Amino acid sequence: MSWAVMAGHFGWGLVDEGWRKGPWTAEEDKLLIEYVRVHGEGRWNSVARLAGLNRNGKSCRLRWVNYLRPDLKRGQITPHEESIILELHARWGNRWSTIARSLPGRTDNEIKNYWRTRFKKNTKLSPDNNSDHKTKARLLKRQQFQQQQLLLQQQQQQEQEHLQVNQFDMKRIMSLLDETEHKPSSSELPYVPQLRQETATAVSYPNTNEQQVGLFYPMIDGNASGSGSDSSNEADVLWDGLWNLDDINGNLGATSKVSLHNLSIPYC
DNA sequence: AAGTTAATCAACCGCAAAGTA
DNA sequence: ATACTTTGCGGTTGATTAACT
Repeated sequence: MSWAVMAGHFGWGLVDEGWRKGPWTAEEDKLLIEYVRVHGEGRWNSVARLAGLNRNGKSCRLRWVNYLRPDLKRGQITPHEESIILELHARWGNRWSTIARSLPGRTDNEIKNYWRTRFKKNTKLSPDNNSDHKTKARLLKRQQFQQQQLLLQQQQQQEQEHLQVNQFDMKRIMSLLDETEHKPSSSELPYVPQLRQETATAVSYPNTNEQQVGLFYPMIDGNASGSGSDSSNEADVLWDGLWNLDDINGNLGATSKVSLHNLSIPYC
């Protein structure tokens, strides 16, 4: 049974204001690929007219960007990619497109989905009123306490190094602030490998195998921040960085925001 | 084997920024 | 300068698949 027929059977391919919706058929994909081959990317709203597709521009663009683009990397996120995602998320927050720019062949949607599933997986460890869960929660709490002690120890050992790095970060933050002041638009800063190396070598950047990375998840506040409250602009990110510096030098874990940004401590 | 739950992913929506007439 | 259109982004939803009971 073809996709088109199935779509008919199950009510997919809903038509809203004249546009088709729902899963794409192979035929539609073909038309879109052909359109891009001939006309190039962009002008998505003319796709319907020029390609004979009954899809709106947004839908076409999304399909192309997230699925049909020839340079897309298929398959699982590698551990290396994961470490980059973690590091950049700690640095940028939910700026998926910015993060995606540093991972060739990966889409913002893919990274977002990846993060959210991992994120969710780890926050689900929180206890509820089930007794079995309570036992697990106690165990978890003890483990977390031990981990915290371990982290604290490591932090103390690395405090000197952190201070050096913080000085470096402060300089960088100030220069970025200068930059953003003079050049307000297009301030996206793609991932810069040498920067990571600098910070990594300075603070003995941790191995990013899944277990160790997982250690940090439970500290994250439950909700993925909404568009209104997240660090959605350059200055916010930078000031969050400053929050971090305060936190390292002063009290630990005072607020959820601080807890969240403890995440970035090993990385910057 | 059947039912339930969790994980994953494609696609949609609303909003805001950028571009254009 | 302004209104309108297009594009891009992040959040969310719903369908499908896998794992578990």
